[in-house]
Amino acid sequence: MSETYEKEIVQHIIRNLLDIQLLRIIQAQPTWGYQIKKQVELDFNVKLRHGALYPALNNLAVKGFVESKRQRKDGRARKVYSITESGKIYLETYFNVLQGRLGRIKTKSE
Amino acid sequence: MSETYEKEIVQHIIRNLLDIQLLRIIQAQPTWGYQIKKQVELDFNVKLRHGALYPALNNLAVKGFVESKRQRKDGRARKVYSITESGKIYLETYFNVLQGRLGRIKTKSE
DNA sequence: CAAGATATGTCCGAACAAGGACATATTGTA
DNA sequence: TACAATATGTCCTTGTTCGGACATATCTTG
Repeated sequence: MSETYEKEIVQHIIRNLLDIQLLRIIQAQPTWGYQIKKQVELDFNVKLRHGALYPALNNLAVKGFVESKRQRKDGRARKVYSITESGKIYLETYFNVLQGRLGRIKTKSE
Repeated sequence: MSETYEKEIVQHIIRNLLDIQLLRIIQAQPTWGYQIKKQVELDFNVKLRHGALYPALNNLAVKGFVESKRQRKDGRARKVYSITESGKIYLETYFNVLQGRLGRIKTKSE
């Protein structure tokens, strides 16, 4: 039943929370753009444009939430991103705000 | 330290997840547009444009996630929204997807 | 050596959203 | 009775994002 909405919700998240999801993926382990694209498309069965992905990754780097270093592994030149301390704090705070504070909206009757 | 980001994060959520937050607020208890606006602005110290709020509420109604009835209470004519079953399921699924079901979403048949 | 996969990047027209103004009606208060 | 607050809605201009194309380079496989 809840599966009815899953595809739609994943799309909603990719569209509106791409930066947050990228942080989560990079927090799980250092990775690079192409890998993220393939992973997300396989796991969630949604298309992730590289034309949206790479600017979003660079944007996270500008904000200081991730840092990148160009690596050569398996005969491939990659730009590997890892999360920074700021990134960890931001991500943690984001989910705290999402789960806690906004979930406890008070009204007059309480 | 985490407070540094809270304002920015609340803004991010209001901008990108307004529909989801509206659902949460309405799920907590039936309420109306003006009330939501005042509440959010007071609790989170962010501006919530009514020009964005009312269309968003109507949009949720069109999707069948909330339903509204015009009421007259305290000498005021209000359009009171309450969440539907679909809305509850959608919201629950949304947070399930968001909270760590990464990699475990397969096909629609489960 | 050609084709496909890996890998990262920019660009542009169209579609969409944001911000603020315009609009209207009622109720409470000075 | 005027003004602020409550209450809900639309409109229009500007700004941002989207989707897809353009671009480039390396590596692998047939």
